[in-house]
Amino acid sequence: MVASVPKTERPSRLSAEDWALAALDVIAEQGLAAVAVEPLARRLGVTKGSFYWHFPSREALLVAALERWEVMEQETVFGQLEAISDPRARLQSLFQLVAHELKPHIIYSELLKALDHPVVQPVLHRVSQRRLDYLTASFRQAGLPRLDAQNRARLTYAAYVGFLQLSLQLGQPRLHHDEFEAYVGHVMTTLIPE
Amino acid sequence: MVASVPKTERPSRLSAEDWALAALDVIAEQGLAAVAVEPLARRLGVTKGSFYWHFPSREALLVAALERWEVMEQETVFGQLEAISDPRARLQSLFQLVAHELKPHIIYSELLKALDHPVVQPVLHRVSQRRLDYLTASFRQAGLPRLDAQNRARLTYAAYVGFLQLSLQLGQPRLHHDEFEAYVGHVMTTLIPE
DNA sequence: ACCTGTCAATACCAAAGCGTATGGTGCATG
DNA sequence: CATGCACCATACGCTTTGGTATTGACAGGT
Repeated sequence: MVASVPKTERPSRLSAEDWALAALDVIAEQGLAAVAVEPLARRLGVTKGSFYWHFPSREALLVAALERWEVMEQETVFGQLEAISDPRARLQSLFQLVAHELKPHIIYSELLKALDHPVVQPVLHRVSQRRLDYLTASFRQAGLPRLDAQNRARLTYAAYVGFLQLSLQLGQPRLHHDEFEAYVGHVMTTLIPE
Repeated sequence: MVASVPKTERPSRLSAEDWALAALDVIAEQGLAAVAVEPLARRLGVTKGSFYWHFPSREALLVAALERWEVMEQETVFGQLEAISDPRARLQSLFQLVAHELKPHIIYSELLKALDHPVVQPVLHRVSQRRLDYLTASFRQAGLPRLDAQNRARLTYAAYVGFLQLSLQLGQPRLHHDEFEAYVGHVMTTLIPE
């Protein structure tokens, strides 16, 4: 009789990547502060004796997890927009993309809440800066002069971050489908030039 | 030889309000998670024997502190705007107000990061809803139709929240004085109608 | 069959945090 | 001056968490 674990019949051996992915799951579900070694081990059906073979410390796990997330996020968000050449159409697609795929942004929202942590800060700084630069370039291509493009990008990205926090964390807007579509439309006509 | 405490020569006796105010200071400096009983006691030059006389639990302290903050914030933000009757001028004053007095908003920003906590959630829900309603009414008075006013208020408040997180937590814009003024101007001309 | 490297279980320690119990101060009031 | 209350110190128990050390299971190659 094989002793099978209750949950997802683990592959009986774990790798460092399994731990990193599980950490990202926990971050998305309960935030970065909930990434603790022993609860993670229980979640994976092992004990922390396994963890400290793969990682020297909890910090190292966080670094590995955030590293993975950073490359995944870059592919997800930016990969689908290179095909569109018209800047205004690309901005509209970007808005629609982030509006209708909130799930990949949950981790970003959770990491925003954990910016105290020294490991999180540089990662989010890089990611946010890249996105801001992308927005600035797009607004510039859409016809705005340099300073206006910079400020419009700041405003747009702040609106994105704020909407994430308000909707994901606070559950504040709590909009229905039609209301949400109307909001997205309002945002686009207000922020996309011309 | 009198044994004087190192810090601010405490009044030798504390009240519950002293603890609540100290808790708010810690929230502003290090976040809500840093509000722990023993560190707070050390900060005030006493031990936790004092704390558990004034409060039955840490939760009760958080409730009291947030209660105090909620009334203080209401006076600070809304009190100075009742005099202005013209809605567009009032919106401009509101933008200038929150732009140049970031300090009262630090706690709001920190509480946004602690929305997991059940005590924080209802407080921030009330505060955010009040502000959103205020913005909606102002935009409506400024001439926008109802749905546009709602969406514009959502957009404006999301931009406020996002800018708070980006600048206070991430230090991302890191704008100098002139740049910042230009940004505020851009935001006002973009979001205030007409 | 045996050995070695890989992964995991167990036991253990130290620190931090919440909460309790109890005893001890100072200060006003009678 | 004594009494009592408001406030605080001390000591303790409990739990959670990070981290170490030691041992055990199990595979693949020799």
